Amino acid sequence: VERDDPGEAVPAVASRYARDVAWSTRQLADLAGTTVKTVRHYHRMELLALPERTANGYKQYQVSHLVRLLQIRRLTEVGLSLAQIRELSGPDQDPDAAVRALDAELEATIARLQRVRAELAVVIEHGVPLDTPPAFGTVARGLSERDRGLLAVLSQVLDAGELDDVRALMADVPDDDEAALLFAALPEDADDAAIEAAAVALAPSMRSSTERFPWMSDLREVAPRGPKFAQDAVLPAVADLFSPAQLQALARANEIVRKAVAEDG
Amino acid sequence: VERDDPGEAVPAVASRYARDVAWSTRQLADLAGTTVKTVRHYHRMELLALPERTANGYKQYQVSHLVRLLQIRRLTEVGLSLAQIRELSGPDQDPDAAVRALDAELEATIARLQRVRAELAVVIEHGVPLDTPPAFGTVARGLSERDRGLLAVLSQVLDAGELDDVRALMADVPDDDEAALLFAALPEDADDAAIEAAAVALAPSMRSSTERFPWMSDLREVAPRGPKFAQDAVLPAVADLFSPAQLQALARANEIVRKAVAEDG
DNA sequence: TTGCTCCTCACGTCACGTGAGGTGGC
DNA sequence: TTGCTCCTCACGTCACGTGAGGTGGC
Repeated sequence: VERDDPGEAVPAVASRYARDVAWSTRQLADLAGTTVKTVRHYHRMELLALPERTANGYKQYQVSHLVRLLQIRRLTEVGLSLAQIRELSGPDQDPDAAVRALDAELEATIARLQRVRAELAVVIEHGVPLDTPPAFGTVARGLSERDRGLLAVLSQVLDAGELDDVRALMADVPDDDEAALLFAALPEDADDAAIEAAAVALAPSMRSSTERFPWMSDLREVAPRGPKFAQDAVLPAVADLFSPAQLQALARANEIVRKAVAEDG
Repeated sequence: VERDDPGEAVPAVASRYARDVAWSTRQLADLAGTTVKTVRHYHRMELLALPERTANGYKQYQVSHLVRLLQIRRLTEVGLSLAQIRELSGPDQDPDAAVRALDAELEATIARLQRVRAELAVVIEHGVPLDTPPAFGTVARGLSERDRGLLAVLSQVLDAGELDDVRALMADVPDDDEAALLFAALPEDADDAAIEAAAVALAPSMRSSTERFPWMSDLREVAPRGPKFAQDAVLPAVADLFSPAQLQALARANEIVRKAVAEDG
């Protein structure tokens, strides 16, 4: 196509323009802002009619193909699948309902992505690992992989409200909490005296915790997916993530608390 | 696993709990809130280590598998691909940079989806077809498929600013505009007199349009993808979407406008 | 002749899902 | 015995992309 007299407006030129343009696949793809692979894909999917061919087999696209291709591109951009686009040409369903369904889908997707972004912001702000369970993003700094593993399991078992109680407790424990340090440092082969010392140290905060959040005395009762599910998940996780000495210390501290509560009550 | 004394807290139970639980694939999947197919997929992708087996070949998962599975799930939920998750275990790159890249991606995706939602809102409000080019959603009501095809091609060729000029012109044309109706009704075999009549009727608004938006006298000059691209796309589209009689009327109206402008100037 | 374009066909990608065909446990 | 679960393997899905292998046009 030669450039015409620049003083001449488009309609004047168009009236003399060859009616049957013949675009190649590449030209068609360029005009529509897409790729030749995409054009061929739409042929295979029978979304786009095959054009005439030249003697050597080259495809010759017309304006109708460009318009259809642009239509398909537009519909995929708003979120329709190719199958849905094919159906649109068929028995005409309520187009308004289709649009509303699309919109609702987009709304849900956006909400989900925004939640993820909020979680990423917490991850950045508090410098915690990316795989930190979202409920503990603000308090997980400095936790070991094992601790985070336990929190991940807990996150599967408890509701948001209970998870927030756990988070609140964790936020109240200072980094240099003596009982926590003693517990964490308990060696695998700790003797009974060491275990007892850790338990005694742990007991007071354990007592105040269960007084503040009574559900913590048996989390099976508040597990939304059922007590069996909670027990099957949390017991092994706790048993696996703490050493036997630590588990003994926990059990012993628990005993101390129960005795103390019974005496005070 | 039997339900233990309900008065006993979790740590106490855990200390007596068998250290090596053995979950089946289904149990593991349930605990992680996913499917057995997903678990097996992660094995094939070598993201999740294969557990021990029983004599009959059944897999026996441990807590470590659950924790790893939860980690993978968490990372896919924030948008990492499985390949990226595998890389995370490898040479540790800057994790903060990875998070920021993820966040930027999410931000762009959300922005795109919100643009689409805004376009859908226009589609619903103005009752136009879903494939209407977004720039013309507010004025495309009642347009023929051919007209919308032309607008789709134009949308590929012009910038947002020029498209908005076109939209503004269309908004100003009342539904019962005489010249427009005359032009639209021009029969295929219209005689010269009918064509001339349509041209004369069109001329005034055509003149005021080019005076208001001078670029319209030759849109090749403002086409962001170049004059050749604009001409190759728009000329055939115009030539194809209007009848020869209509094209003649457009060309003639253009001539009238040019003559009038020359006389007045 | 050279480089560029066009064509078809088969297979790859991504994160799984589906289904076949067979075995083990209660 | 019946129904339920487990296993592997191969192929399907979605919207294309990649690459091979070959031909045509300037």
